[in-house]
Amino acid sequence: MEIFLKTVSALNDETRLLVLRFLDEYGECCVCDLQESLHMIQSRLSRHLKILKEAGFVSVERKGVWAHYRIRSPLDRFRTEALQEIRHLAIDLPVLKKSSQKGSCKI
Amino acid sequence: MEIFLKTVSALNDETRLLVLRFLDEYGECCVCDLQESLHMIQSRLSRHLKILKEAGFVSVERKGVWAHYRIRSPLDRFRTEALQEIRHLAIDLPVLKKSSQKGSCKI
DNA sequence: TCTATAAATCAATATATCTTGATATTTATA
DNA sequence: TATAAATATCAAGATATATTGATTTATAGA
Repeated sequence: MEIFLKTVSALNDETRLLVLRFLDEYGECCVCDLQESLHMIQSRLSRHLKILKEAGFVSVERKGVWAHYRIRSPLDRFRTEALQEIRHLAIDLPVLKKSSQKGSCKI
Repeated sequence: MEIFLKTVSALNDETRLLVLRFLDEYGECCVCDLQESLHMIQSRLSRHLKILKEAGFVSVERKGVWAHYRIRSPLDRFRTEALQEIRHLAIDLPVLKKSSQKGSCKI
């Protein structure tokens, strides 16, 4: 019960749906790239990534100072279906801005 | 986006999961049966049924003074998967109490 | 039309969640 | 070890959602 509620609770926020959709579209991203691309302040993004992680939607890998987030794989059936739904939402997806292109945050 | 958020938002509440599971198990019920069986006051139950209805999970049919709720059929893919998940949750399902057995609310 | 019952809605309060800015932690490097 | 950059966490206020009791609406029958 708790896990299911955590899962749907994670889906119940426009910001997190955008983050999920973005990671789904562009693949692994570090937090600073997400910050820049999605125009979110750091604490806000960090919070939502934590919620998505604890709900089993994303995984993190530390690479030096950077934290790289990606859609977790494999996803179970329900989360896969959820992601599939999110793919079809009318989300205005921002372009990916790589901080790496400005000299920092090289993946 | 709005519809998806409404859908997951409806799932994001322990009370509504119980109601869904209950209707899934016992089939069509009128509000007073749900009230008695689930030990919920009327306004609370009514509110949650409305949310479930507007999220596409249940349908209502008025029969005289009684409103009969049931799991909507057919459900789309995502809602079907959600219901499937709910079936496997560790929910302590109360027994169905038919008010009809006490002379009122005959289905 | 009056009354009673079932259900829906409303208003007030309580609880949870989101956002922001400030602070703390982690890691790499001088 | 001192500093800087990336990320995580915390505290406070704002917003949303849930619960309850009171009120309203809808329907059936006297």
